[in-house]
Amino acid sequence: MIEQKENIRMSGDERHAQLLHIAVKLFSEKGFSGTTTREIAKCAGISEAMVFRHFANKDELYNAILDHKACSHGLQSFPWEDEEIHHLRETKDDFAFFNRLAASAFKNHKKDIAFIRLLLHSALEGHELSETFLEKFVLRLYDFIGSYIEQRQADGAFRDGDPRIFVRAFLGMLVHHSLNNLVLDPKRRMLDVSDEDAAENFARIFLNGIRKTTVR
Amino acid sequence: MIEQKENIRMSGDERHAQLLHIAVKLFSEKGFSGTTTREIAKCAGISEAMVFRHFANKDELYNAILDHKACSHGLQSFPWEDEEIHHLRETKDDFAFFNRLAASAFKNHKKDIAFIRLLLHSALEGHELSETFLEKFVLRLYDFIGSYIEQRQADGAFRDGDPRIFVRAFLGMLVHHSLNNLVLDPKRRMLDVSDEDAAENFARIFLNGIRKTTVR
DNA sequence: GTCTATAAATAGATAGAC
DNA sequence: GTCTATCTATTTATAGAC
Repeated sequence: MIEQKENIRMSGDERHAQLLHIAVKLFSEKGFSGTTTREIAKCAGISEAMVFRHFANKDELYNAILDHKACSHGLQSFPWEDEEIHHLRETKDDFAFFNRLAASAFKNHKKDIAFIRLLLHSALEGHELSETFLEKFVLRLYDFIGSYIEQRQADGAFRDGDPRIFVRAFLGMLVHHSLNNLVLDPKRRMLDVSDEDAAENFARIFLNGIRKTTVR
Repeated sequence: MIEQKENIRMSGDERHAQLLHIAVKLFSEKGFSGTTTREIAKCAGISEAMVFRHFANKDELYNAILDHKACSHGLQSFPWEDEEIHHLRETKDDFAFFNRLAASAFKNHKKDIAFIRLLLHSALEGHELSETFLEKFVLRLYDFIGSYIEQRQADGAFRDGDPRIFVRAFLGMLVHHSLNNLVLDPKRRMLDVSDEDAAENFARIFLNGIRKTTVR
């Protein structure tokens, strides 16, 4: 449960933000139809009527979340805005580049489990959040990593092949690992390994997998 | 929508099976709480009362699905029961082994999208299906592939490292690819590639990634 | 901004006739 | 095996007082 504050009179904006926050949490945990407005109200420590004062109906509340989430973060930080990653890309330090990509992905995923769950729910329920996310984030990620791979292929460092398939292979390792740890197998029954080890291993496997010269 | 048969009097068993089938479809599309018994009844072309004649309540219907799904298929076919895969494993044909694993995974995933969606819903909603699946299928898969990798490490063919992390890397590529194609990005906006190409590429990347000698 | 009370709609579940 | 009718509980949503 979240806050559950009682008898605290908030300003309209505060209450609005609080409700959004609570709704994100609850929707991400139990999905849209699995969450009741009653619960949201109780969690905020106010009556249901107040919830409907802030949001005309449940759908509007959901849409407010989408706007908020899709714009304000995304998955928080974009790799292409990370200075170190940018630098590693420039200097063509292949291993450090992919290792850092993996490590920062894991860190961000862990920071925003609620968002990841929301995304999954959204994808399953066919809401727009997941599509917006693909467009605003994943598509660019493919470009960002894909163009680096292309570059290194031109350098003669990586072997030939569709860069986007390579990207999918790499992202697959990352996303699947986070999804396992955070959603599917939080008890770590399949595999319990530190994010650092995972990042290092994945970077090495991937790099050896697409590089012309093998490095150990 | 499914069948929507009308005025057809079925035997008890037929009706029972039909309801299960419809419920799987609807639950997998909209989740448990997102599906109403009314809808199920309408879809089957009978009254709600009939649904409750077959299943005491909604939960029981859900459990019946779990039993049915978790036991009778799983994800249908187990790789360790596939003759060809078994043979490739014996003969240590590394590339063919992993390639075939990938290809057969994609084929099975595609055949059972409903089950995959059900699994995701189940994981998000915290039902037991996903846990059962992990135990009955994924855990064994880790063992199956992991032990092969161990073997090949002992042979001196694969480099050192935790076999289970290697497995995660490989399964990551496969699962992520299917999840993208079947659930997250069915329109193939990120990447549109044939399963054959994907399987081949993933097997090659992975194998070069963990092998001592590079092969192209 | 907040409440209580309540309406309206929908969901799950049952009774009893055929 | 099937229906109609109905009941109850829950959920969404509104009214009106403070």
